[in-house]
Amino acid sequence: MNEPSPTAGRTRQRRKSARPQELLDAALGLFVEKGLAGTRAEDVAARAGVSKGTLYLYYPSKDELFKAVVRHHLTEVIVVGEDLAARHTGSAAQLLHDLAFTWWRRVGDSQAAGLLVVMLAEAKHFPELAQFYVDEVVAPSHALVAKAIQYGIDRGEFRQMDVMNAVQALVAPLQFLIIYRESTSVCAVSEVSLTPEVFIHNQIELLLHGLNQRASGAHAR
Amino acid sequence: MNEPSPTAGRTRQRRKSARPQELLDAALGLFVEKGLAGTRAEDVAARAGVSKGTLYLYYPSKDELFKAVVRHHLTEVIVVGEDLAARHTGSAAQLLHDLAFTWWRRVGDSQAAGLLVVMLAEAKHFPELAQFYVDEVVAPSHALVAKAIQYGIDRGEFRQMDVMNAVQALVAPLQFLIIYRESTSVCAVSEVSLTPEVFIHNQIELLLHGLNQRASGAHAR
Amino acid sequence: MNEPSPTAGRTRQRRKSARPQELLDAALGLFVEKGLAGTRAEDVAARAGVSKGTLYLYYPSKDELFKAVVRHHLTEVIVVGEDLAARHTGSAAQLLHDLAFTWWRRVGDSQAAGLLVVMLAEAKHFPELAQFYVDEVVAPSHALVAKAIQYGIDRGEFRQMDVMNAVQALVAPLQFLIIYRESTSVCAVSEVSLTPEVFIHNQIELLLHGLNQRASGAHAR
Amino acid sequence: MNEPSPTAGRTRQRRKSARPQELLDAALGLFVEKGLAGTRAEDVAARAGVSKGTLYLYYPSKDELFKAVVRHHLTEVIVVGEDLAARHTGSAAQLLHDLAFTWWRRVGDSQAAGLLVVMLAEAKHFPELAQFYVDEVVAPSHALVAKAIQYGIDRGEFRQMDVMNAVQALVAPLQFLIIYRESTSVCAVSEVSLTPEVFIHNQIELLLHGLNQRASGAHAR
DNA sequence: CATGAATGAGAGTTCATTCAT
DNA sequence: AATGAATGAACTCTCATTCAT
Repeated sequence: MNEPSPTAGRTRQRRKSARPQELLDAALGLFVEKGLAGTRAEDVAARAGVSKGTLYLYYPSKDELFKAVVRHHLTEVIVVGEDLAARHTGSAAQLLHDLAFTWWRRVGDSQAAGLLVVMLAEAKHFPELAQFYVDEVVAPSHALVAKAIQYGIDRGEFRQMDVMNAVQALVAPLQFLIIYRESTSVCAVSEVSLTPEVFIHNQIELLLHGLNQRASGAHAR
Repeated sequence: MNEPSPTAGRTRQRRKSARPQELLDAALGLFVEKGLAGTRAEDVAARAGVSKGTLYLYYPSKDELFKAVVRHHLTEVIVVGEDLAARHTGSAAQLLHDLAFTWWRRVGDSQAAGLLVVMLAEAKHFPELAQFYVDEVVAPSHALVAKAIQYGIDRGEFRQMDVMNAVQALVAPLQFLIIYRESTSVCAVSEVSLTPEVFIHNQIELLLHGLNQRASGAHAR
Repeated sequence: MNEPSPTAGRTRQRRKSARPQELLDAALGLFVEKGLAGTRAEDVAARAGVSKGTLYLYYPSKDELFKAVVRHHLTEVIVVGEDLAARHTGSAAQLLHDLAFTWWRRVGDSQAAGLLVVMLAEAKHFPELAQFYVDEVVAPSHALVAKAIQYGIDRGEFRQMDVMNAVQALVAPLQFLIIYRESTSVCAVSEVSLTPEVFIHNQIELLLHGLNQRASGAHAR
Repeated sequence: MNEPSPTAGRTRQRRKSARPQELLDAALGLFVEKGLAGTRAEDVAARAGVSKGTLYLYYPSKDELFKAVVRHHLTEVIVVGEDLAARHTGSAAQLLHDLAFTWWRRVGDSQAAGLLVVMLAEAKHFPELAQFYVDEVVAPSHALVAKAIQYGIDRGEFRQMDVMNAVQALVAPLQFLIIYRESTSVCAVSEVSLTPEVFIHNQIELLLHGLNQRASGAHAR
């Protein structure tokens, strides 16, 4: 009676090895769109094209799913950075540039950037997750940048300075850039479209030239 | 029809006029600590020392309670700023300073600053609230700063510039400062204690002197 | 500073003796409009122009309030009928006519008629009230009509018949008429406006003439 | 995040296909017994032998559940009637008889009859539901009867008459019969057991013969 | 491995009733 | 007598998680 749909079998036995990745992608999208509390397990499963039960086959809870997303999208790029640093020879400035560029391409300029905002948002309500995030992401990435700066100091390229403060100063603008972009709705009125380039340019321009009339060749965009 | 509880009304009090303020205070604390979704109506009531039902006597829903908190803590200070601007005579620089200082004392340096992070966090899940926030807080405060800058331009104190971009550039660091402080846990490893003064100092220092050995007025990054 | 409003004192000390009546009127209106469960104690108080607490000063619960409404509007007219019957001399037909006419003017054609529908609708959910209604209204009124019929039989005016069945047969159409009028919304499509006269006329017409072409005194149903 | 109950899933069953019907049956019973507002979702679930959550798996709200009950028990029989009418050949009188008989067996003489009373009770508090009922039940059923009468007129079997009035006249007694039976408690003292047959007989007998002595072969049972 | 029906604790909201003033 | 602030039980609906198939 029922002819089996020609695509039925095919869909079902998709490579099982792809499942975790598909779930992670679906979860990333939803966590970024709706936040941690706002994402329903069923929606993740649906977006990944599997049933609710299957999700729990791979990740034992929503928390663990979120951790897996963080590991996949934020921790792994740190490992890449550590490799980069380990193999690096040459100027510390170049290393810092490479690290930032790599991070920007893989995280800052991707959907994963939204995870920063999610953590910002929900850290207080899920302290255990916040701790996990600090241990897995914040501490290692800060350590990595610190090492690069220390390397610059050690080789006489950079002046003496408080390393951790320098790390903050380097990292903070990138974070803020992302937060800003992810939350235009509540940070800026809609008419102003903020692109990263314009934003950075404005910040620097203003700090250098100030608002004053006498500012030499100034034009804040 | 509904049997009343036999233990009802033990510690009933009559403080109607104080109630709204008490509830607002309790709500601010909890919203900042636990977010919008994470705050239970009953907890707000309990912290204010009243029962769940009493909360609903004053605010018809959790959303309205939140709006009231925003109005009380964020909108009112804008009105103060508008008064300030209306009465101001003298330099635009002084006006901007006064506005920033007033805001910092009343919002930035108070518990209410946490509301910025809450909005950042939950804007996506409560679009109506996000719109309310933009209408009641973002747009008016930007307009206020814009007016101050325009005043500076008009009186020849400031150079010509795109006003809205300048607003962003002025407001952004304050926002970031707050976000940073409210979320140290997920932005920085705990050993580094970030004070506003140190943070601002570091930012400027680095932008002016850069990381380079020959701090020859260059700007790195 | 505050001049006392000239009407304030007057409003407050309205004759206290009028309170119960005002509450009863307000309650009747709301019970009929919104049903028993659908009427809120506060609304009754508000419509009567007093505070919630005052309502409970006069009636200890919503149930008792409803009972008072029933007593006032349905029981009292029965007492009037009993007086009528006690004083009646003459034909039983005339007595029945007087009873029906009195009832119709005082109940059937007034807002109180809605109470029948309320009882019909909610009797199951408030068994104690149903019992009260039977004891206070149904039984006495049926007894009254029964006595009138029995009187007719006894004096040879009416034929022998089962008295209680006759009571039903007399009472039912009146009830139905009321139900119909009170519930047009769910009994008839709106285009048909049903007036009691038209309704009765139609019923009889149809019963006498039937649907048949040859209206030969046949009685179709 | 939500700790699952440790005792969960003891007696879980898998009967998806049967569930809607079981829930509908349970809901019909409770709605008829306790009314719409008086029926708790949890009780419906319990009577169907499932948990609260399961009910919401099948019906998204109590309102929708009620609508489904109405559709299942009242609308479907109208469809049956429409089929009957479409296929009918022969006298209009026979068609009306068939329609009435079908309806009586499937609705009037079943638990579903109680829904009429429920609608009577709650139409005022749930206007949307009242509209739904009129659209889904009252209007179609009246249209169906109207068509049958018109058919009789067209084929010369019935005399000219106002069709909608005739519909009312036919439908009203059936409605009243049901209301009466469902609410014996508040319509009649309990000793009188009212059967439909007796009720109808009494009505007709009385209308035909009246109460008068001269009525020929009368016997109002 | 995969499914999805089932569970039940928990959250927001309403309202009859109480009682200090 | 009158007020109206306060109470808390009850009710609807959600969703993370389980487990029989």
